[in-house]
Amino acid sequence: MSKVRTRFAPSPTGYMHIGNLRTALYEYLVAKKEDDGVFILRIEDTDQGRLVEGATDIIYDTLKQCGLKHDEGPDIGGNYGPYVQSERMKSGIYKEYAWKLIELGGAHVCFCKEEDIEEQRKIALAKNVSFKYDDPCKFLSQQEIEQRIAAGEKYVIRQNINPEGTTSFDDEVYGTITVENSTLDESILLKSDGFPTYNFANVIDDHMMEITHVVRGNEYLSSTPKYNLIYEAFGWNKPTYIHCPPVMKDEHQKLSKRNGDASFQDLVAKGYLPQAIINYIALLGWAPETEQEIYTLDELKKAFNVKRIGTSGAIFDIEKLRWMNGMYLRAMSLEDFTALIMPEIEKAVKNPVYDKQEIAKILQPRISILSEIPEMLDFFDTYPAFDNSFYVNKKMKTNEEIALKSLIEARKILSSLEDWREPIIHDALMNLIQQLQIKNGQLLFPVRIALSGKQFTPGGAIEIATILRKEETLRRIDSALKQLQNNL
RNA sequence: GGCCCGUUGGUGAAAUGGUUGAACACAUUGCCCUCUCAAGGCAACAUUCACGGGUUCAAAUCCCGUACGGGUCACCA
Repeated sequence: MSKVRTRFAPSPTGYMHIGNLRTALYEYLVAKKEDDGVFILRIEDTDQGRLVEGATDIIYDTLKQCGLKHDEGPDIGGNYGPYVQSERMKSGIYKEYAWKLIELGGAHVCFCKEEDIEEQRKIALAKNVSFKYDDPCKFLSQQEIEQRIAAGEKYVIRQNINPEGTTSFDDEVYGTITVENSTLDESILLKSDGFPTYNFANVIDDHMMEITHVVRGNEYLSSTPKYNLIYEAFGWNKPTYIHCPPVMKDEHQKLSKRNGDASFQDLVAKGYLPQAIINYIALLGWAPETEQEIYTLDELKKAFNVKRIGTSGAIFDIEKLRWMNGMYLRAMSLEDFTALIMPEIEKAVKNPVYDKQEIAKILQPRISILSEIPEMLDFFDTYPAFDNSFYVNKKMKTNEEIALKSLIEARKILSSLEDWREPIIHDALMNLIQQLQIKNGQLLFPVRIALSGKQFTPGGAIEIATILRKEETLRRIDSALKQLQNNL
């Protein structure tokens, strides 16, 4: 049994979209499930028109952030290079193999004009009739071909498909698929600019790089028989195919860059953790054997099993990602969490007096994504205007009158405190509650409202008071008292 | 339109002919906890597996048909 070798072969055309990332993940997992499996990165840049500058770096960054470390690739080399198709082309391999395929009867030279074929296709499409190009160049004499090429005429190399019989292949996910050869198009393998098409480069590269498992989206399901015909013409071994169901945005549309759907970069910018994203997308289209849902990459390597990849499209549910991201955030040690969100806190809270460590502590159980932070902390720097109706809470048994009394009492105690630390504040207020023989909420709820000016806050009255420090706490209580007195 | 693929709840999904009167998770709703909001705990939530036939003692699971959805039919990948 030879080593498992898989490859992630993206085109450098922009941000990394989620479906693509999931394919990379599965490719990585298929390889790394084995101790000696090899995961390869190959850049497919044969469409020179679609190249986007910097896109290759995005690919490297994404893989790195996700921990999908490749063993061979353009940046780290390997024994099967080069790993960029445009560089591979320089050695002339695609042309060489294309001509070899012609010799073997698997392809032919074609001089047809692109526009002419396009014309025919449009007519067929308009009539809603199936279109298959019947290439007259198939019957050109060897001599004529040579003459026309020598004369500098542009040509492409097109696959030959015998319309007799059927072609089958086994897919690990979808099972055996059989098609009539007569329904297969004779597609272009080598473009007139000398670059190979995906259809051809893929087969050549996968063979030369000794790829054992081809993992890709199921949009390739219908062209796979054509690739197999090429393998057969060359007499090469075919890889194991693993076609994955699409990642959908909703019932009808795939998740895609074109629709402006969130890319990996967008999600990270919104405050989702790469590990959480990886974990979540692993579950889109694949189901573990156990009920476990939270997985580290290492755990995924062990648990992953191609046989449990599904066949129907899975809708990307940002709500569940959000939940999972929260799980990751809460599972972190306070130190790690604090380090992670400190930049966000510093952006949201400028006043240097406030203890950012304490703020991190109250935030940890309350946020799901990092972008929620600013809105939660806005009341620290700016004491918002608020309505006295905030004090009314049926469950807490509070209203404006009770709030007024509570705030007066709380202010007295708090202003007498020399030492401003959480346990001290806590004991002082709790003693006061005992003395007054009231419910916790009747004192603490109004204090929290007075200190924050908000109905909902991260942390309770005592935690907020601790962070605000004595001076600001008293200032806000005074302000709140004045507002209450004026209105009563 | 031809060909290929798919169809279990709002979402991800389990189940691979019989302890299923369909797991588990997200979301939702309710309760508990509680100084708010969260977090945490508990509970509710598909008389039913797109629909119609068939096979079988027994079907979400096998077969056929229908409907609907997706993919593909590029000198894009």
